[in-house]
Amino acid sequence: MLDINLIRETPDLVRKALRDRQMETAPVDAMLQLDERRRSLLGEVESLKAQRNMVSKEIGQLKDAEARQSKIEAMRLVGDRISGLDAQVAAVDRELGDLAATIPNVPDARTPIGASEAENVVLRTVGEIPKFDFAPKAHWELGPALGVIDFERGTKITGSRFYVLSGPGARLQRALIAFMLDLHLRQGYTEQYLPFMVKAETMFGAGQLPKFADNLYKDHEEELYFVPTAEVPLTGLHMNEILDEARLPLLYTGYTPCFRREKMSAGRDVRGIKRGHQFDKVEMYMYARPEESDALLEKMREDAEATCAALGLTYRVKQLCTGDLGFGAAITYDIEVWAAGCNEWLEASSVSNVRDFQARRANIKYRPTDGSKARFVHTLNGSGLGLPRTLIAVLENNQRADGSVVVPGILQPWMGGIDVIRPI
RNA sequence: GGGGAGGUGCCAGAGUGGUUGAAUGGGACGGUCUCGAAAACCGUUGUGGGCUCCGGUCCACCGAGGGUUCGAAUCCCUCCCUCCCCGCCA
Repeated sequence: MLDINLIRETPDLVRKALRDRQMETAPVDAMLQLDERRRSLLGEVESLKAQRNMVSKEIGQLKDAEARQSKIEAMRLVGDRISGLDAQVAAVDRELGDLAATIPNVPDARTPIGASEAENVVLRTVGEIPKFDFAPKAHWELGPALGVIDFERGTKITGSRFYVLSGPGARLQRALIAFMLDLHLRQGYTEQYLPFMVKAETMFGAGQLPKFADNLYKDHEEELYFVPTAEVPLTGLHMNEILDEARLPLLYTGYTPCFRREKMSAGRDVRGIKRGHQFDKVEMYMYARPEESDALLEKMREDAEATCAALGLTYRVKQLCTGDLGFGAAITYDIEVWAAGCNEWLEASSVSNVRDFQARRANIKYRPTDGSKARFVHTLNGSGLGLPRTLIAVLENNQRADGSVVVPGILQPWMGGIDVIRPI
């Protein structure tokens, strides 16, 4: 959600932001018109209300029955006009709100301008692309051969894009989750166990509704949504709160499953576990003072990189261009891990500063230490790596000629002595 | 699931339909007093929005949303949440 003042005072800035994102600028003009209409209606209705308040007080004092009655009649008419105008204001507000909810965040000046993901910029690559003296297998072959990924039974139980992790595969994922959470604790984050279902208001606050309703699973009986990422409940955590500045920044980490209908990606990445309807993720999230959020974005990127590095994964850091930037983000780094079997880079993490965009939608402010007016916080989010893609990279990159996979040493504390997973 | 009680400001807690944006107490902040502190005393202590000659002024907000009324924290309806008792249950 953008500040209406930003649109009112610097509409060209917002128009440019929309153009850079390959979007229409018409909503800006519609909003400017509605905003003007709203203010003129408010002027009218509020002066009527002031009049009614004043006369109503007089009525309370009046002893003379006739004078009293005539004022009551007059105010009844005023009341009717107020109801009519109030309804108009409400209608304009709704339109304005609907439009505002569809306008994405203004990109940071450092976000390169580009039309699509093809114009994202690779900032650097860390590690060597592993060489094999045999043809490395993709995880959709490796997984079933090792008995750790069971595609058929996932589909049997639920449907396409669902799978079962079995035996050491399930344990490996659990080890990765525990490893990531423990690492984030050392990096200064506080662990949260969150609800996996949220109400519509929470989805709206995080920017998922109304725009991405198609991508969400919903329980229609209870009007609850399944979270598509822990970012949603982590944003909701402090919804409608005013935080003490002394508490900032707040650094959180949380593990949740994520549920996505993937309607927009129908037919893409259907092979393997790269893009399922349900996947696990460990998330990092921050509530920050505006002036420190830029620096904290770099910390979060480093923390995500540290996860890749500790697992011995080869990865690269990309800077997203305006055409590929997420709806709420002002600036985003993607971290992609190399998967030797699929022979491609997989997006495992996306680290963004959304500035006050979510804070406005979710109404999250902080009280400056000097006691001055409450200000919106900045929020940042980043995956401490999505589990399926991390799992893919770990399996594919650590495979050996005999079809076995070496488990990274750093995961040993959670693997109970399993250092190699062998074909069944 | 059944029955009962309740949601008011930072907290506690009043509030006959008519200067109640809200008594009182506590906390916090500022000040007086003091060598300093405590105590005492005085003052300040919400959010959003409109207009503004930037001094203000007006509107809205007492869990949320509707309704009744000239006028609603107060009356009515719906929903949400909390607490207590009974039942059921991982």
